Amino acid sequence: MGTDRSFQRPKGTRDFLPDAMAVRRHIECAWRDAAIRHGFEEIDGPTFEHLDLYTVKSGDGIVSELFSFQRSGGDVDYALRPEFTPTLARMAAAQGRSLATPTKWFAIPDLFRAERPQRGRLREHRQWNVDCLGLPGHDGDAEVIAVAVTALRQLGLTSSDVRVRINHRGTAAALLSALGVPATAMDAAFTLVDKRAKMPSEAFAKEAASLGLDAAAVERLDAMASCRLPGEQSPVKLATDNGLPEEALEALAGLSEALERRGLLSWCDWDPGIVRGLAYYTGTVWEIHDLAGAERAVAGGGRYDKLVSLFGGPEVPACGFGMGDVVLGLLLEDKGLLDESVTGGPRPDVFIASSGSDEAEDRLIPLATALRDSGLHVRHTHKATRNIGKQLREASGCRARFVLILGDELSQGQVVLKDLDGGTQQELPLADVHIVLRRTGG
RNA sequence: GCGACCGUAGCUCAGCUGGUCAGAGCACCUGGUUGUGGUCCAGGAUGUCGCGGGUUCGAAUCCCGUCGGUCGCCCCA
Repeated sequence: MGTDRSFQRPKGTRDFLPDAMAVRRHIECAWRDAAIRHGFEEIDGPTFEHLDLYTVKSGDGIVSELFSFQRSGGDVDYALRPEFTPTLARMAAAQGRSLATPTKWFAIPDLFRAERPQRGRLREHRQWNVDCLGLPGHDGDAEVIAVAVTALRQLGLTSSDVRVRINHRGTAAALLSALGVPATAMDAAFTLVDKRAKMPSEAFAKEAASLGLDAAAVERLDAMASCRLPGEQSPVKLATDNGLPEEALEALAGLSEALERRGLLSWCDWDPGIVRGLAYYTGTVWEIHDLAGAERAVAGGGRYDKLVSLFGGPEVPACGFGMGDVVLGLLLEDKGLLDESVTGGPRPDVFIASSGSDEAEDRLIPLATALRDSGLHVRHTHKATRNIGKQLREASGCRARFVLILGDELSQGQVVLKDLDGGTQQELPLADVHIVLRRTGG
């Protein structure tokens, strides 16, 4: 026997048994297809970076949320990547002036964070990152939103399952300023707006007042932070509804046109409550949530024109987003979009059953080999039984499309091909099996 | 870093005012059916009741600790 030790998987990590792995492949295929169809190219970087790469932007406070380490005997600090954006910025900066315009890249990295796991947030997860460098206008923003929506649609979600909630840092600042928020309190105001949904009104009012707003302005801020307009309506309405200057909404009006041309407005809402972390966003900010807002954000993105220069590269306009596999998986599960056709993985084209006669046994493996060489997914039992009923049961259990029975007919060069979905079967010459299976879409 | 709840068969769970308390369903295996599946019938195997300690004549049950899980808070890239 083995040792008496048992091993547990580290906290916040996952094992991917075949069902879970099939779901992961399903999601990643949708991601990759959507990005490639929009002209993005796949990249990746190292799984760990110098710790500095993360602290330079976010400060030392982030260190406690990172998995960091040193090489045994070394003195250089490393960290498992908690996000992909710094790696991307580093890679782009290293290209310097030879960076193509635009540069459209995507990646599907494994990311790590040292926090305690909770619903939708694990210590290790995969996140789809899509970035568009070099396009300053609304078309860049609209295009990356289009990529995200394309993937979600391919996974079976609709515009009544998920919403793209869009805001703009500039217009948000203008609206807050018009309400009387002083420039010095702008960051605090963003944070407050971001937290509005999770706060009781009194607490919100109290904090808003501490930003220097009078009672009337607090009420208008509350109204603004919690109002949301369907994408088909003009975002300018956000200003007129709140008694604020229309010019403040120019940026969103432009984005609205770019989204309209792509047929995306029905997926979107204008939402002044979307702020995102204060990190590096400079313009458009958006998140994708389930309609009820019951789960965490499925995706988050926006424009960050200073990013590449922050990491020592040229000043280049940039926008993009990240979408994690954990919340997305929960959402697909919630919506019943992960049935057996997904979790079961690829269906076998044919299951070969042998009656156990010497001739059938001699034919079995060479036939399986030949069919596999021709590109088919072929299975047969590994059990000792040659009971046809048991083999059919196993074939059905693994969702095979056809069963090929090697039996007494073999002496006349014939085999039986049974369609498991339809229940019909036919006898045909062994030599024709390849042709028939390929014709039926195997 | 803080808080709440939970750990019994492969899975979902019942049992929990301490005393037939080692249980059910599903899944699995065997047979009914030596060449026709997803149904049905009959039978079968399965556990350190998370781990360690304490209280007790006696602990799955009560207490403490610990590990793990879930969900919040903080944070959110």
